[in-house]
Amino acid sequence: MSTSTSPRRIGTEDSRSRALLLDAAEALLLEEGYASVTSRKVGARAGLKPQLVHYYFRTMDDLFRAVFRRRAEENLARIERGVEADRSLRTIWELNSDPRGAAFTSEFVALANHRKDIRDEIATYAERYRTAQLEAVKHVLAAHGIPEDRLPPIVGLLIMTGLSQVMALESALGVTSGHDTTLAFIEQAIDQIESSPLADDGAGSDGRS
Amino acid sequence: MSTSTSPRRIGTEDSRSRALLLDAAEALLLEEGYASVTSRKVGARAGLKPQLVHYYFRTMDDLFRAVFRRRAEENLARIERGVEADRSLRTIWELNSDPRGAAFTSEFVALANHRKDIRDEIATYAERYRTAQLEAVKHVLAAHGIPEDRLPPIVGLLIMTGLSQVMALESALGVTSGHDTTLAFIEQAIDQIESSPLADDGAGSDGRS
DNA sequence: GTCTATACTTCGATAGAC
DNA sequence: GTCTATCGAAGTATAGAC
Repeated sequence: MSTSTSPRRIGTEDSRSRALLLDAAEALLLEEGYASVTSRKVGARAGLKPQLVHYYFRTMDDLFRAVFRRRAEENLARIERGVEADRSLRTIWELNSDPRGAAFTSEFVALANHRKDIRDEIATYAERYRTAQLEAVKHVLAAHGIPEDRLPPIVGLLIMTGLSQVMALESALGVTSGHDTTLAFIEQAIDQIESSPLADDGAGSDGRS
Repeated sequence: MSTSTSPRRIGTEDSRSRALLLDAAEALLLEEGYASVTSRKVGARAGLKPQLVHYYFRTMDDLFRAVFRRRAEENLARIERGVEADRSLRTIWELNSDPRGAAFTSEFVALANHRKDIRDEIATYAERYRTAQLEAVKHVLAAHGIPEDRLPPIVGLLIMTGLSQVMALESALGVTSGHDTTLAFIEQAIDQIESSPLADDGAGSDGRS
């Protein structure tokens, strides 16, 4: 079977060359976009022959998936650890605001547009990512007495995700007007929620809904 | 001398072939991503020779910019018209929620990552887009008596932009859990704001928050 | 003004040498 | 198990024919 679907080929998982190629591919992806991640450029950047890409990763798609998976797995672990250690909206906000993650994401989203295998890979991680964060948001909002119909946890999470994403994206374009105002507003909103009494009425400024 | 900057070429602006190439490029971009927009594929899709791409658009970058500009100009006009005719948050929300626009945007954002000319082009439109919408949001919030420190217009706009973008992006991946809840929430929030008494109306509204 | 013939570069991928 | 020699297809772009 291994010989039927793959007539030749091999490449061990813990090879030094393999790691170099992964690093090179990731760097190229972030710096120049996925269109620049070619076997030749990756090889050159890694100081290796381009053909090695096809030895360690059969196709370029395999390479992309490996690059994505490696970083996604790490990010997911970071989220899960952060959220476990400190269930706060601020932590979630900060984890989502990492600009490096934003560039990474936007490249892969574009890639996912026309490569089904990659789309599936990303979708899987997106779900896991979402689940981990949603759990924490639910916990925080409940603990601070904010009822679901006032602010459904998924809505709060999507607002934070959307805001950090759109600001990261605009920053990359050099468009940043209003970002500081928005940042201040969100942080204040988070403070307000998280400084409210635990498991008590939300109280304060606004009772209507 | 007289033809010093353009040693050869130039195709006219109103050529039929030129329009066919633009259409083909845009379709390819949306369907398969920017990496699939090659002179050969664009030519084939337009039913023309690939070399014509370089006749009507000197480089591939020029082609991308033309594709972007055509659609961006149209979208901008749509926004400005919509916003002029009906200054409401709902209109802005709906204009931003067009899924076609989202796919278009995400491709170009990825492209902008490593092509400066395109980045500049997008940034310019992003600013104009932002300005037009912000004006309307300011107007609506002020009219309904919502003070800046309660919800700064730019924050409201970025929240709407971020939400519609993140949901469009997730939909493309096939991840849609929580979207209906969020959609309902936002629409309800918009209704709530827009059904509040008008500040400039005869009625004595002091714009409570 | 419009399009074709063609150059030359780079691509992904495989077969086979160590 | 690791890497090199090499292929055919596809990429952008130009020079020149109609």
